[in-house]
Amino acid sequence: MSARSEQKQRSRQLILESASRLIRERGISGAGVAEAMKGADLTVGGFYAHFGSKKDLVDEALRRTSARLRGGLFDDLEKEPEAARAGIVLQRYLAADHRDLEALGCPLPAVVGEVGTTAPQHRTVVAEQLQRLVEGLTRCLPKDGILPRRALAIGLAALMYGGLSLSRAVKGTDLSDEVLRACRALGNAAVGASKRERSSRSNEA
Amino acid sequence: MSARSEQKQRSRQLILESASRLIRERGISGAGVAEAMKGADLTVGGFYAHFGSKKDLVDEALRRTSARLRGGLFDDLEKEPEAARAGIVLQRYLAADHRDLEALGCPLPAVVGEVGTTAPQHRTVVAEQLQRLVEGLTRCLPKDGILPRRALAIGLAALMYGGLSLSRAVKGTDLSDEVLRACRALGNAAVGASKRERSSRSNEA
DNA sequence: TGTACATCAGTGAACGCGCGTTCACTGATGTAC
DNA sequence: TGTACATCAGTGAACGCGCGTTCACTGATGTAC
Repeated sequence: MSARSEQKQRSRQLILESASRLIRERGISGAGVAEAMKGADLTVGGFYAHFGSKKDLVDEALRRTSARLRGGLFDDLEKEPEAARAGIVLQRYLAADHRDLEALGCPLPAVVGEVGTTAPQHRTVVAEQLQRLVEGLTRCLPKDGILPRRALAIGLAALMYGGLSLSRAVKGTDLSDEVLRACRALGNAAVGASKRERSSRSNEA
Repeated sequence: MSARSEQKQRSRQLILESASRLIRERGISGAGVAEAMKGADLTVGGFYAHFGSKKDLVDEALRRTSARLRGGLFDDLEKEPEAARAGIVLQRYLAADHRDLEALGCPLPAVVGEVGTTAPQHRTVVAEQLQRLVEGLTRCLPKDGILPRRALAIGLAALMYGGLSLSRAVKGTDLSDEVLRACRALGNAAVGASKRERSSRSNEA
């Protein structure tokens, strides 16, 4: 590969990283093409040599940030006892740090509302990435819950996304930390209570 | 009151209703002042005779739509057995109709993401209204859960908001209905399992 | 190795568009006598 | 009751601004001989 095209690839990566940060901090409509280029030390005009449209940039940034989120969320779980895994994931996602470091975390809080209202063109990517998150969660769950593992995984995904989003929306108020705590507790109760329920049933039998 | 000021009040209400629809359909930044006025059969220029700024309009619309949401959500619950109330609320909120009729439902899915990113000026109103929703939910819960009622109520609020938002974001895919079902199931399990848990504990004692 | 030409990543100004807000104006309603 | 004037809800054009996208251009890199 020529030095020129290597340089181009490097620029492309810088644009993607810059856009990934911006999108998570300001949402899709708040992430301007000019500013994304500036974050990569480039000027607006060159953008269309790298991406066909802003939509393409956003889709690719969402795939990338979602993959990295899953990487962090499900990292190092094999060495933990199966019963503790879901709790660790909840702890990692519904954390004050995750709430406060918007630019580094999950892209869902910044984009889901827009995708539901004014940005339906990103529906497919969001559905794909949500599906993958759910699959990852499913693998963290014990097999003996009251709810089927997939249903519980979907519910936990909604609880995690919803809790983090609400916590950010009311950031600075007492409610903000309270939301994180309550969602972790509800998540743990749902995962844990299922097992206890099963054992209490076998006690009854 | 003069006929003129009565007419002005009527216009104000029409603007608020139009804006309330628009905000829920397109979010804060998607709800333009000009279009909100058009929906009330008025023109842009007259707007500032009714509201000090777009912010004031949005805040008042959010208070109004949140109050109406609570009205519908908690209506007619007294005549239901206490143990069934939370389930009914979950059923009402996490419904396909609620997902599909954006203009009539909960304002949170359309605005929470923006408030967390580019519209922090609406944080106070959102915190207030979320607080009231949580209080309403708390009153629907039995007193004997594993989680304190308030924690469970907050978790359920996050689950409801999160589930509805995700369901809308992936609308049209199979996941969309699945999210609603799974979140209802998780909510019911959390409310119900708590009670069973308590009774299984007393069985053990 | 040196020269002439082609390529193309990136620049910077311009485009059309929609936004929130301002403002001079209109004309029906309200008030004073 | 009638007339003259004041008020003010609503109009419609204009403002400055930021957006995504386009385009003529530049100059360093790559290719052909």
